Amino acid sequence: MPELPEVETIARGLDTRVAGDTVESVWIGSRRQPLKSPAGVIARTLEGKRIARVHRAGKHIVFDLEGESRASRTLALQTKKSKRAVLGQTRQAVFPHRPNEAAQWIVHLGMTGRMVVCEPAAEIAKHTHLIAKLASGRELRFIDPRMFGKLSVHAGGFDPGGVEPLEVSEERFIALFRGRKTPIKSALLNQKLLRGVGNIYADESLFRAGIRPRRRAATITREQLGKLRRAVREVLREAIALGGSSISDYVDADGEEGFFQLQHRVYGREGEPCRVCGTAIRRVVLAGRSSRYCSKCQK
DNA sequence: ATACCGACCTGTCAGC
DNA sequence: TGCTGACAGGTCGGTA
Repeated sequence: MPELPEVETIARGLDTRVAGDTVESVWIGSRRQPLKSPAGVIARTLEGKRIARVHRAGKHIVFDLEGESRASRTLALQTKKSKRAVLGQTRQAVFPHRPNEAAQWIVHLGMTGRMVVCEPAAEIAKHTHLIAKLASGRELRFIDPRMFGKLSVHAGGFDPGGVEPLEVSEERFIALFRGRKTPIKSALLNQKLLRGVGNIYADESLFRAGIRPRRRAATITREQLGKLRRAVREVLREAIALGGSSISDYVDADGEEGFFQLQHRVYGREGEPCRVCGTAIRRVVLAGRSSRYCSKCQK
């Protein structure tokens, strides 16, 4: 479901609604998949923590947490009790992971993940995998039918790799792609290079830059790469302004749909006429993903 | 290094 | 009405 503009929209909505709130308790379902950190570690890390801020890194939602988690408080109590036994040693030396150290909760929505803030009385949707009860009385819920989403917690700074497409300089952008033999579409989807661009926005950016998805990155001139960078930024900015693209069931944290799908020029339009030249939009499969393009406007 | 492919899952929709 | 297959916003690991 979510690429950079959708995740940005969701993260902003969550920041507005839950920043400053505190996680009181966490329920995690017993289904197998969508965890990268063990369930107990996630629950213990979240419980008792204050959500300082919610933001986005690539396609990840990042919850900045602060304060002592329940697990840390337990450790602190044990520390006091055992102080006499470890005379002369500091608490930090005994427990090197300092209880007050900031933590981050990372949510990747995969294809179908959703994060909703609701009242406890709200019906629990099918495929709800996590419920966090907040001090304000509301609940933060993670729902994901296909279970491609991932939840994890990190003690230090989370680094998803890659560079942010809305921040990358022209020189850096060109350097990322110059000389690669891979098709430019595959390179755009590679999160280790640019982070946040997915299938929709890769196709839309390539259309605006006039480049076919199969073009080898190495055959693209510096000038064309500059144009591609501007196209990527333009597409992402416009999509964020419209709240992302709602294809089937995407909604943001407030349950609102996005409207960028109305601006799509190639994605989901195979067989329909190009909005610029009228040629039928083609569909090819590249690296297992559908790619749409106009054979006249894109070379 | 780089490419393609299937796997991971459930849901929906078109076609028969 | 119900079955089957294709397809879906994403990533990962194996293999040539």
